[in-house]
Amino acid sequence: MDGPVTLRDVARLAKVSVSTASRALAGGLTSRETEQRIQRIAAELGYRPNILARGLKTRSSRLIGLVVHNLANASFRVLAEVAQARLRAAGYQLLLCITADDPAQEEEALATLAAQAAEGLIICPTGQNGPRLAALERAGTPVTCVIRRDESAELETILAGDPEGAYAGTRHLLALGHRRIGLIVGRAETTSGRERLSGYRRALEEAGLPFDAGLVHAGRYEPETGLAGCRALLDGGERPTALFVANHESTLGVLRGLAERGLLVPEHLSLLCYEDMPGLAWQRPAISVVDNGPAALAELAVDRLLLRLRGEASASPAREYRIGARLIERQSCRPPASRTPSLRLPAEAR
Amino acid sequence: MDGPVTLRDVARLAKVSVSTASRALAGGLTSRETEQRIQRIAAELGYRPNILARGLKTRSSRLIGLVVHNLANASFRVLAEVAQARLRAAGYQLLLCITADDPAQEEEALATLAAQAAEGLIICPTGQNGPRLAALERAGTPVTCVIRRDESAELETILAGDPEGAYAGTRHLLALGHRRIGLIVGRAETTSGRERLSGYRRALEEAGLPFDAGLVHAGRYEPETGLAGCRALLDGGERPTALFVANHESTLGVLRGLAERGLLVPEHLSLLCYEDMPGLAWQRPAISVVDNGPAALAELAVDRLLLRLRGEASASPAREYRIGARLIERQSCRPPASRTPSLRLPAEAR
DNA sequence: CTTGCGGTCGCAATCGTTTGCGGTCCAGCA
DNA sequence: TGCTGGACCGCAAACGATTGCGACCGCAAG
Repeated sequence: MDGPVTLRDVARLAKVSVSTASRALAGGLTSRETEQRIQRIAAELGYRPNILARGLKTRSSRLIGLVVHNLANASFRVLAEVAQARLRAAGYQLLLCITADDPAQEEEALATLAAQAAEGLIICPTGQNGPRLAALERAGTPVTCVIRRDESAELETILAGDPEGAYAGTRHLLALGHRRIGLIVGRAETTSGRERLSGYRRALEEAGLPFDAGLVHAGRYEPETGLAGCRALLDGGERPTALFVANHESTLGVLRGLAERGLLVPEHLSLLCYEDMPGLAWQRPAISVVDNGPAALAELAVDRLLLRLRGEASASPAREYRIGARLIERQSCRPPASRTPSLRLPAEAR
Repeated sequence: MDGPVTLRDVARLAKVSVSTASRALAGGLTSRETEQRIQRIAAELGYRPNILARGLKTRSSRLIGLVVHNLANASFRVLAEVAQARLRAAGYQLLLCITADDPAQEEEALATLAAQAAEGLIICPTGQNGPRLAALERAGTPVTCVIRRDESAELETILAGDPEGAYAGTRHLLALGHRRIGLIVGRAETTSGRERLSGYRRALEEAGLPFDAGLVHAGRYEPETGLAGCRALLDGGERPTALFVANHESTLGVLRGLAERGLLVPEHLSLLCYEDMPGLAWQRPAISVVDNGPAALAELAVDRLLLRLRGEASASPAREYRIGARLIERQSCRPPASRTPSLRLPAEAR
């Protein structure tokens, strides 16, 4: 009983060679009876193959890297939870790397993941290490990007349905009669920031409303942005009747900003947020959101990765997928209090 | 340029044997000049040692398992983030396992971690797999438990300062003049649930106040518990003047419960929570909390684990550590509105 | 000149597993 | 009985690194 039991031990006890034992455990390569006998013995001994030795030989580590910016963001958190569960069920383990959206940290993470012989990668890229990711992909390590696109490389990518989501959200507010809709959004460097802004603009255009840059406040994904956005958007001249907050980090700041100004939701101002998280449903009033579906996104990312790991994916490279967003109406939006007549919207376009 | 560059490639280019190359890279085992020359060549080639091969020989995988119940809880989330950063800096990678507080999933996670030859473990145990953890420890894999104690095994454990934290929190409310303090707390099966309750009781006893079981509502770590707690504690006869909510999941439910009843914090009711999280500071009013210091807890867990991995830890087995909790006063607590005179508290005891 | 010694380096074994290749054995058929 | 073929199984070589041991070299001391 010294250390873990190896294949040699199993073979010795079964009075066969190591290779036979190996084949018996693999299955189908020996006679029925020896196969069953050896499997029984292995089970009795509690044999567990040494993954390092196997990996050395077969160049497989059963390790998948997950590279995200943080775990505070609900989308990343859900991604990690779902990916972990699904991959474990498929016999893989998850190596967690956190980059803080910093290209240098991302590069280091990629290097160590390569050294660890990770077999696949799910990553929300910073956008600065595209070549490196492409190299991994060429070297046979499937890489699936999520949430953000890396413009500098052609990689399979799974994005949220941000243009449609922001469009649907804006449209919802328009349909309620709002005409001045403030937007607090992520910066244009990010895929989501750009796309959510574009969805907002498209909905406005369709409704025949002019785009007013003074109604848009862009900033980082943090509560302070929401607070600053409140100041910029609410303390000016003509105040918007609705606020569309396009990420949940900023939402916290907005809630405080509104409270500080004594503004009630939805009586004085309608509030719609992007990205659902537990806190929002529990607010009073419960905040309506555009749910970007992080769980579905994670599921698809894992599905695609597993398919490619098994070599079953179609040869078509670098497809891009979208996860549909959907509006969850709760209690934070209602028609504006003012005399503005309800807007007649044109039929939905695509 | 086929596949990754191995030690052989380096050695060949440097015109030395593989063993010399290995020693040169390890450092201090060859002459100064060859050492530098080979290290230069290795760098130029972009050599990265194959961790699997190294691990096979040295029985080290540079992998640390992190086993937690989920990532939604702020303490677990911070634990994961901090552990990831610290361990990566120390040359380790983090294998993430999520158990949902389910002993069966925990057991499976432990089995796969053992197979992956994880070198160490940071785990928040369910309490049902103590023997297995002890076996790992005996087999030379250091195990550090966090947040919860596993009663069925003697393991190094790092706990939050829950008895003191709950004591300090309750005392704070008492000092403000509250006498009827409602407590919403985790169930007694959990270390933290038990200990926070005990801290609360001790503070009450010291103040000479009777313990009233009708003021305590215990439940799972989820928002619904807070909502139910509101119903149980606020809709009864004599209403408490302060609420101490001993976990942040329940806090969400409490906030809604208070809003539904039209109760203002802190005007009608003081509110104190346990475990800080971003949302609480951004509430209006900002919620006072007892911060259980998850970052410090994670730091210590990593420190202890690294020490033991390097074999530098003292031989004394199964020490238990506590992370001091501290009160963060924000704006959700004030003296009760009623005529209750301020309470003269006895000097703080331990 | 020989011997001893410290400093370098190469040989080869080793970690545990997989796998190509060849050998053995037996059944079946002529 | 002899031959063929297929089913099983064992030998040994990998995978890429680490490491004990011994060979070799040069230099100083005897």
